[in-house]
Amino acid sequence: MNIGDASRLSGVTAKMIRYYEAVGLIPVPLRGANDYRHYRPHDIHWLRFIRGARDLGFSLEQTRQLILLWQDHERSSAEVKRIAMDHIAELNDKIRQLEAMRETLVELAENCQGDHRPECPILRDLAAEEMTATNHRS
Amino acid sequence: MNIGDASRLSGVTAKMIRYYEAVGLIPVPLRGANDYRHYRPHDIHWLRFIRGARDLGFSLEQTRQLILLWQDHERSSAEVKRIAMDHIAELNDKIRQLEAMRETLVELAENCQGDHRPECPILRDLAAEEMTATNHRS
DNA sequence: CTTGACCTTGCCACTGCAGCAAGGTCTACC
DNA sequence: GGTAGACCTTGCTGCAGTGGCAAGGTCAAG
Repeated sequence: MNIGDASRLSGVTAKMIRYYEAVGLIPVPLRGANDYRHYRPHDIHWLRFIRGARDLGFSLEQTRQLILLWQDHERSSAEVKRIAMDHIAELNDKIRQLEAMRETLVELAENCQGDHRPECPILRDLAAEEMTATNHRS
Repeated sequence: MNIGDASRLSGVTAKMIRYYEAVGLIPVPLRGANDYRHYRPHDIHWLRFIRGARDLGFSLEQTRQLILLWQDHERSSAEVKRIAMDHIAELNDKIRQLEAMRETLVELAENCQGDHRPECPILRDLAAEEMTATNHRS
């Protein structure tokens, strides 16, 4: 199985497969006489695992930890859960930030006529001295 | 007023002020004999506007558009509102994606004992053949 | 023998910054 | 006059996670 087949079967682009290899997220694959990377079903499984973790929004670093635990049959589920709970907290933070932005923006947009005239509370608010409540820089 | 003062007054780091200048988001400031950038109250206003837009999650490109409209006294509020509505839609998309991840993850975590034993539905799910429902790659 | 579909490596671009280096300058104090 | 330290200058590197492009090697079919 070459990289193209592995890509199709795993749903990870060839580019990303090479990248994951370069950053040590997947084991270095065997090479054929033509120097092509050679993958086996086991590797597809590995790639799908990564894809699943990425789809859940885990960073590459978190994914790396999850792989280590996945491979370690002596692991404790508590460790896995901790990573997951940390990530849930991150997701909650981000969601709250985005929601705060949305709320502010929706309010401003509701008061904007959206017609041919220049008057607009959105620009007025941005040009105001005080800061907004969002503060996602903190 | 030097860049440090402008930074303190606007809440934008000196680094970022130079960056915004480099990418053409703010006008090139005058320079003193010592080659230091020189800012006036008007520039502080400009920087605060940018900060406000960024705090609401607008991209630099969107911010650039907003600045153009802000400066244009012939603008129509409809144009401003369109940018804002587009951004609200982007925020909603992102929020939905993050929420979907969170829901999946919460479910998995709830079924994980989180003890010393290795059995864990999180890893089991990631290792499963099928894909998750999140699909934030689409 | 050519076409074209695949593979290889490597480097650049993007967003939105942060950090670090190596220098110039200004202010204040001794 | 000298020196300390706070400021300014430019420019380079890095980060995540890709996408894109270039310039080449390879393989199978026609």
